[in-house]
Parts: sequence; C-alpha cells; structure tokens
Amino acid sequence: MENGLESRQLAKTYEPGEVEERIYKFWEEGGYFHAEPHGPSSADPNPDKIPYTIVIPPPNITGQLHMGHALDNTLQDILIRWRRMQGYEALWLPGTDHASIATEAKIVEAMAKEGLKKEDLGREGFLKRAWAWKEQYGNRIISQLKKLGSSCDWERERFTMDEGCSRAVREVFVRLYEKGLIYRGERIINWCTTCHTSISDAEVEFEEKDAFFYHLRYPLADGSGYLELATTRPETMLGDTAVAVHPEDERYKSLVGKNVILPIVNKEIPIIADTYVEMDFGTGVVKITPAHDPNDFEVGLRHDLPIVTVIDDKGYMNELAGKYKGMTVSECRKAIVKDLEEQGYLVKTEPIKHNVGSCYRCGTVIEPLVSMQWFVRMKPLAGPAIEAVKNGETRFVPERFEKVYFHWLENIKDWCISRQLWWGHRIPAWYCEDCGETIVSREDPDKCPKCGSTKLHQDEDTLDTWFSSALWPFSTMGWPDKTPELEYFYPTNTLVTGYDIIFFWVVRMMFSGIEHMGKVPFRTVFIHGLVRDALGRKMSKSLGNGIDPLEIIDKYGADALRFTLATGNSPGNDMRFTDEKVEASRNFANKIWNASRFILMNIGDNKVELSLPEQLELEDKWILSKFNSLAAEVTENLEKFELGIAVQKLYDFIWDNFCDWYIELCKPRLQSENADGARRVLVHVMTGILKLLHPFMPFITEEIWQKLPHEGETLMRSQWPVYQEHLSFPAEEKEMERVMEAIRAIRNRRAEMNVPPSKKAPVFIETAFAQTFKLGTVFIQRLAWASTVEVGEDFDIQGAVTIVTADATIKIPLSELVDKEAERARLNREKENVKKQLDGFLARLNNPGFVSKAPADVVQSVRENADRLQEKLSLLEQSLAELG
RNA sequence: GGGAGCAUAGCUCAGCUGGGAGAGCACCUGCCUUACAAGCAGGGGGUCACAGGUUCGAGCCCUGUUGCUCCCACCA
Repeated sequence: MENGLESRQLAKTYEPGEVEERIYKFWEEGGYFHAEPHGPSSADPNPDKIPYTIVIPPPNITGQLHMGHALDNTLQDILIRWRRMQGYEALWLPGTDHASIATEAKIVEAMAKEGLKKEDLGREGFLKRAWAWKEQYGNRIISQLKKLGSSCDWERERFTMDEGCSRAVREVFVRLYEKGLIYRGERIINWCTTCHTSISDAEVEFEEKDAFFYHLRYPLADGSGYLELATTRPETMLGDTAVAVHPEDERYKSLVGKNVILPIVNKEIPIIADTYVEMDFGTGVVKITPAHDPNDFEVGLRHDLPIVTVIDDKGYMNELAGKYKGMTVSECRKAIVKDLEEQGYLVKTEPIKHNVGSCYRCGTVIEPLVSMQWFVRMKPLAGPAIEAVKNGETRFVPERFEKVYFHWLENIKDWCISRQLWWGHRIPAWYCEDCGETIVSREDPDKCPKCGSTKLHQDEDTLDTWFSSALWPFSTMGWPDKTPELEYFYPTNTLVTGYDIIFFWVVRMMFSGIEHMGKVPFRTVFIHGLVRDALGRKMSKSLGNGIDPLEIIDKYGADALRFTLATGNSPGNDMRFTDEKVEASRNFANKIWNASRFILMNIGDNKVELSLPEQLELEDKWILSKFNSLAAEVTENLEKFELGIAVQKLYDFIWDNFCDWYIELCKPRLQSENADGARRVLVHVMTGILKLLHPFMPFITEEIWQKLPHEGETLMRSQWPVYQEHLSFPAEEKEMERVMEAIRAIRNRRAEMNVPPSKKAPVFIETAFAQTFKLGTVFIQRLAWASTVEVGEDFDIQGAVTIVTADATIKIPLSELVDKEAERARLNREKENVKKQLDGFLARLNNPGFVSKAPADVVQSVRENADRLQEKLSLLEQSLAELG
C-alpha cells in the first residue's frame, strides 16, 4: 500500500498519460480480463458464476480507430466492467474484420503509388501483401483499443479470416448449399466498375443528383406513327428488347403485340403490356433494357425477353454497341443523344432530380449488370429472424429500431454473396472441366464425383465480407465444434453497435445464429448513434472533419474521452463531439483526483480501518444514505441501458454531495480527536464512488483505489456496490438538509449584500429544531462564515439581517449594513414569493379531484411542501412584525 | 411514396413508467476559504415549436400543423 508521505506529493492536477499506460499493463499482466467457461482462471474461481458475454463488432483492418469506434467500445467496456464487478463471468471477445472490399481497395491504392497493379503481383503475391497489411493494421487497431481501456479477453482475439473462422465460413456455405439456400445463377446485380466486383443491395447508396430526362420516340414498325417515351439513360437503348405499356392503358391497348423499330439499331422489338408501368408517369411508355436495369430485368423474365448486354464490366460499351464500342457510358450517352437528335428521334430534354446509386466504398456510380453470381435465398432465413424479435428472444434498445429491422427483413431480396475480389474467403466451389459438374465441398476435392475427372478448377470469387461477420458470435467460439465456450457463453447477452449497420450485420447475424446454432446470437441489441463534429456533420475523410480519438486521449486522457462519450446523450441518438465537452470531463477527472488527494493527505501516516466506525455522525449518515440510493439508482439505470443518466447521477453526487458538501463538512472533525471516524467514512464513500465510476473511468479510479487503503488486488475485480438497508437513514438525511438549507440561505443573503467571506458575523438561530441546529453549529460556522452560532427560541436583536427558512429564522446583526426599509422590502418580496408557491400547492390540495385521484404519496408530498411553506410564511410574517 | 427521429436556458444536450423544468459551457457578482482557479460561493436567463384533446394534473400520452435531419423504396 502506498500512501503516507508519498501520497502527499501527488500532483495538483491529474496526469493521465503515465497512469493509463501503467495501469493497463497492470491489468493485462494480472490476467484480469480473462474469462473462462467454468470460472476465471485467475482470482476467485467460482463455477457457479453466470456468464455475461459481448462479442466486439470487429473493427476493419483498413486503418485506424475513429470516434465511432471509441463510442462503440466505450459502451461495451462500461457494460462488461460493470457486469464483471457484479460477479458475472464476463467475456468480451475481441477481434478484427478482414473487410474484403475496403481492405482490397486500400491495398490497391497503396500499390498504385508504387506503380503496381494487382495483376502484377498475381493472386498469391497479392494475398501475401494483404496478410502483411493485416499484420500491421490489425495490430494497430488492437493497440488503439487498449489505449481506450478496453477490457477485452485478448487471449481470445480472433480474425474473420483466421483458420477457425474460415472453417466456419466453409461449413456454413456447404450446409446452405446442400439445403438449397445457396445457389448460383445469372441475375442482375449491382456492379462497381471501380472496385470491379458485384456488391449487395445493402452496399448501394442512393443520392439525389441532377440529371436529364430524354424524351425519345420509337417509330412503329408498321409505319403508322411513333411511341414516345422518356429515359434518364439513353445509352442503354442499344440494349432495349421491348417497350412496355400498362395493360389497361386505353391509349396503347391496341398496340400491344405490335413492334416498334429501335432507332439507330434498326431492330424490331415488341410492345408488351406489364403492370410495372405507371400510366400516369411520363407518356406511360417505358423502354425495357433487361441487361441494365433491375426492374427491366424482372419484366424481361416475365415476358421471356432476350437480354442484350451493351456495357462491359469496366463500364465501357461493348461490341454489341456497334459504333459506340469502347466509349465510356457517359461518352456514349452524349454521342447517342447527338445522333438521336440528328435523326429526329429526340423530342426534348428536360432537367430532373434523379436518385443515383453508388458504391458505398468508393462512390462510383453503380452499373446494374447481368452476371453469374452466388446468392443466398433469403426468404426462408428471414422468417425465423423476424419471429425471434417479435417474440422477444432478442430485443432492441431503443425499441424503435425493431421497426427498421422488420421492414428490412420483410422486404428482403436474395443476397448476392460472391465478390470478384482476391482478399476474402474463396468460394468453396469447384467446376469439372470435363462434365461441367459443380462441386461444393468442405474438403478440397481432387476429382469429380460424377465423371472422375481430375480437371477441376476452383471458383475464382471470394465471399462478401459480411458473410463471415454474420457468423462472428459463434465462429469465434469454435463452431462447428461443440466447445465449452459455445455451451457457456452463447447466446451472447448484448450486442453494441451503431444504427447504421443494422442491415449489414445485425440482421445477418440474427438469421445465421438461428439457422446454424438454433438460438439467437444475442438477447439485446443496444443501438447507439453517430458521433458528429461540432457542427453536427458526419465525420468523414473527404470533409477532413474527423477527430482522432488518440489525439483526444493524449491531450485529455482516455477517461475524459470515455466520460464524454458516455454522457449527455441518449441511446440511438447522434451526438456532437466538442473539445469543450472533453474539457469538462477532464475537469471532472481532476476533481476526483483532488478529492482523493485531500483524503490521502488526511490519512497521512494513520492506519485506517476499512470498516465503518461504530459512531456515525449526522453528516456521515447523510452521505452514506445518499450513496446508498445512488448505488441502487445507478445499477437500475445500467440495467435499463441508461448509461447517460447513470453517469450524470455519479457526476452530481461526486461533485455536489461528496466534494462540495461532505468533504467540507468533514474538515472540522478531521482537525479533532474524532478524526478517525471521518477518515473511515471518507475512505468508505470514496471507495464506493470509485467502484460505481470505474466502468466509465477505469484508469483514474483504479489508480486512486490502489493508493487508498483497500482489500484485494484490483478495483476492476472488486465487488459492485449494492443497496444496504442498514445504511439507509432517511430521517437523518432530512435533518442534515435543514442545516444545509440554512447555510445556503445565509450564503445567499451575504452574497446579495456583498459581504466578503473574510467578514465573519455572529449568527442567531430561532428554531423548533434546536437539537439539529446545535449539531449543525460547527458547519454553519465554517460554511456560512459565522463567528459564533447561537441556537434558541427567541433572540431579540435590533438591526439584524433576517433570513427565513422553513425550519428557522436566522438573525445576523450586521447593523452597519442593514437598511430597515430595504430589509422590510426584501422580506415582503420573499413573502409574496412564498405565498405564490403556497397558493399553487393549496390549489391542488383544495381540488377534490386531485386529493381523491392522485396517488397517496404524491398528495402526501404536496401536503408536506405546503406545510413547510406555511411555516416559512408565518416565520416571515413574524419577522416583519418584529422589524416594526 | 413509406417509416423514423428531433424541436426544452445564448450554445450543446439530459429529463426513466404523466406529479410541476435540469446539467455542462457561456454570462454577471464576490472569493487564491491550505484537495482542486481545470476551483469555491452566489446570481440572471425557459409560454418545454404551434394548435387542439385526454387527465385532478401534460415537456412527457393522443390528434393535427410547421420546420430540420435521417433511413427505406426507386416513376423508366
């Protein structure tokens, strides 16, 4: 234990840098983060513990921790530390995500700077480089999580592409394939011409952009006229294979079945009827390009239309585009519009606002293309996932996000899972070059099971990165093996994540967990919002407004950052991040630091028992009782995921009740022979505070706890405070408040009269609570700058300042400052105030509806308030009378 | 087109199942009162967006309106 002389030399301000590094090392080396399925291997083995599990949303290995990660992981660490202290076997399972498309893009970008292309390295060489990248950036992310104070079980760290996770991916793929839930087929998909891969619907972002609406006319094949239609993408007309009208559209009914001549191409295509067409929109005629529009693709399927692809996978027009071949899409658009105009097919061009889909990773405009891809059949998987939330097996906090979840799943389309990328899990499918058989297998096949040929080649594609993260809650625990970890820690308790990845990840973990484990992956999904900049803008690279959490940690400390992120916002809502907030948090940390400095200074070389003293004073009972309620309330708030409220209560208690009042109240006693009692209560309450605050501010609390007299090795494994009936003193709380109210009233009056603290004055207290105020004399003396305090029933003092509370009339003879008229005016003003308040209460009490219908305790408290005001009013009247 | 969120002090935001509005910052006044000036004491400042309704009682519940933000859908 290190207190005594050394502690007296503590710096006046808290220096987080050195402390954080030292403390984190201490925790890690102590093995305090570790969790075992059957009790902790370190301290205090207890096979009867209940598990509490969180799996980390694995950060991408693309770069570094941003403020969103800081928030996400702070929340997780608060929950896990709290539950661990409550006695749960708390496992926070960490890891990172390979993030196939994002990482591959980063690596390609880095290679481009060296003048290299993927193809230059070849698949194997590229992967080698990717693994090196993973090593570097994965480690960086982990070290950043540690800087934040994250109490993850690092022995269990996983990576989505490590051996175990890859095995799970393969197992799932094979199972779903065998069940017919994974299939391969030629469908229209979202194609990113920059990333050069397909992406899923969830990965397309729509944005409204300015565009043009080109009105074209297609001549009827029989020469009887034209059909007019409009399009935003005239270049795709090269791939038109029909025009469509609504079947009930009287204007065109007679034309259905006839042909039009596709301009430029000079090909006849049919006029078809389909309800997809809106009669009221435009001319009611739509050109159908099955190869390059998702809706048209559907129409094409229904009418068995040919698919004519005119755009290639790099975004250039192909050979079917005739003379436009080799142009980019936008070049072709210009050229075609010009040609159509010259040939008289362009009726007009009007500007419109139009939603354009783009790649969520690189922002390139998405090109819908027909291509051979792998898909997961979603409908059978979505049903149980919806059901699990409907019946409460998993719930969302806040609840409103369930709607988002339902809506997404109810309208889900098949999930395109193949990616034309190299970094990722290779699709476990092989094709026989002799008989064309497709082999999907857990083990790499060496020959075709159908024809026996050994000429097999594996599918070149990899899987969507979310395919592996969907399995994260169980792949990280050893699935498909039946491990003790899975048995004990699955389903996990809480998933903490931002609302922006409900679709990408939460949904997919849900149906995967249910499908493969037979149980939901987590019981509660705790959703948080985005961290925005001071102006409320999303933090982004392109805006350059991102704030680096590590810089904040360097400047203010990890505790201050965590406190900032945990406070002043409510679940699911976005928050603004400002330096001012962190500064306030830093100041709070400093406040606690100094409170502990004060306590340590007063302990000095004295031995302090950890038990409470036999003899508790009024102020001790007051703070102990207050603390008792605080512990109960904070615990309740945490249980309801109201972390912001919990932390606010802690802040108020520590700063206001403990520092501004209790420590001040203790000072006289610390100078007396009864100092030991005060020290013991101070240590007791401070220790309790450190425990309650530890999940939020782990470093400073551990540091102080280690310096204070304590039992055990570490605060992070100490026991969470619980409400204790024998430490509840409601009567003493009230008594203490009477004295406090008097002190406040005196301070207030003195401040109004500009009496400096250095000018002390005698105080006379007329009260029916003589006992209480006699106990409070020493406090009033010190905290209300009284030279002497006398308590009695009636003091006849001329020219005194009169202060009235509900419990007492306080007279201070500051004759030179007293203006009789002003005093009267002031008392009258206060009387009016009290009267007004009292009238409010009386009005309610006189309302028969209120008295009969309001709950008894509410009526009771109103009655008490009214009584106190009544009392105050009569004391005020008395004082006025005495004033003459 | 569908859905959601927000609107409370000058600013940023809390306000849990309805009981009579809070914090931080900013501002004003006075204090270096030996834990802390990153502090202490005191103070000013709010028709809780608007209009109805339910209720003994509404910032909170219901309906509608306005403004801002977001998500989904994609009418070509």
